[in-house]
Amino acid sequence: MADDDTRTQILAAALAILGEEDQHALTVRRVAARAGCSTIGVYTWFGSKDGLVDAILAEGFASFGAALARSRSARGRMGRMRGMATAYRTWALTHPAHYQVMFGKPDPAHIPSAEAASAAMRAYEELHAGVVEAQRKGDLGTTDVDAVALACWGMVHGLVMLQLANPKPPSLAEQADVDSRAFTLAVDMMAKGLGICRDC
Amino acid sequence: MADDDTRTQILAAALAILGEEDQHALTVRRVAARAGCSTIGVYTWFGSKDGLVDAILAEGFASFGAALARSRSARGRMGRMRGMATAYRTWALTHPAHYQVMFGKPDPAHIPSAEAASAAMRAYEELHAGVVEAQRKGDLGTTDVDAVALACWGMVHGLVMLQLANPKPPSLAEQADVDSRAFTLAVDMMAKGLGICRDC
DNA sequence: GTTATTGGCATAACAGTGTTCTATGCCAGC
DNA sequence: GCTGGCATAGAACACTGTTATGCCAATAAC
Repeated sequence: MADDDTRTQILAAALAILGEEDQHALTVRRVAARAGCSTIGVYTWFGSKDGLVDAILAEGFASFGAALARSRSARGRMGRMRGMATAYRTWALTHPAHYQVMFGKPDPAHIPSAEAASAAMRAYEELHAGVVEAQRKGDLGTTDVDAVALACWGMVHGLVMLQLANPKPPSLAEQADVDSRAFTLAVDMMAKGLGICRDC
Repeated sequence: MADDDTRTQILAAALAILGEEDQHALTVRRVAARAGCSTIGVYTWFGSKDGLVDAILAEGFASFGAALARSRSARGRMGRMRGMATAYRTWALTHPAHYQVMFGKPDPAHIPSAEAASAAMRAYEELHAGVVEAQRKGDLGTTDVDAVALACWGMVHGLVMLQLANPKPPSLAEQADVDSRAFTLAVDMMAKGLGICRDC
């Protein structure tokens, strides 16, 4: 329907702003101006700014989850671990503002919509399935699959967030590739510790 | 001097708000009201809200760095690694809003003051020194000390941020201790991967 | 064909934010 | 008592998310 036209344009404008600027640039007035309507359009079609953010979350988690899913086809346990970790990091670094909206600290008053939550759930399932698969095919050294999944998630998330927020001291910040080196090292060390790879 | 009284009270009010509430509650008007002065007090003594944030950063990194320094006295390489990781996490979980201000994504327009930057530097030096010490006393499996330090930092930071922002799916969120389990596991796996501990 | 209703939208306004202008009050030095 | 300088309060600025009001076009009802 052409009726959804305004809605589509508003969401596209919001994603475009996140693609080009910081998440702080995501204001109702700027989104509306870019979509070619007044601020009221956001409230007509999304209810509130939080409603618009929910749509952004759903869109982001769908794209993010798909990227993780593609990476699971890599060969070998180590290949899959490296593949998923790299896919996670690549998506985050390619969509920095979008990633911040998805995983940064939200306003405590904002309760995500069911749609956004289930999209996030599906993305997490990709990560979880990767860990379950690793455990089934080999020995993880532990049966606490939830903790392993969260540990891997946290490790990659932390390195990504440090790179995006960049609070590093000058001695580190001036090394252009220190983030990549730390990431490769962390994934390898974690794989070694988990028994996925004994001598990588 | 009693002249610094207002400044002290404003900073104390800001820290009190961060101790009790979310970082979003840190507004100039609320800080001023709690300090018993008008908003202009913040501008007289700190120049801007960013100036106040700089003072908060300096205070936070000093306390945070001291906590890390204390943890380095633990015995054994593994004890020190566990000790520092736990001290890091404990400080963050004890000062959640303060930690978010220190390590969350800042407004890109805000350039930290020299004082805040050097306080952050000193805190990072504690982490860095711990890694250098581990390398000197044993074999880390790599000579890239910067990457190891960043990898360890990222791992702990990521798990802390996930716990603070709590974007976890219900299946994880309802396990009260999954964050602790993942943290312990991650530190042990990392230590194993780094060759600090071969069978922990 | 005329009228009523609905729905999408713009304008303008609200309270809140960081910030600043103007004016006041206070105190030290004369 | 006066003067000068400085910390301060009150009001206002531009910005934020949000909403009450009213307009207008399309549709429904008679």
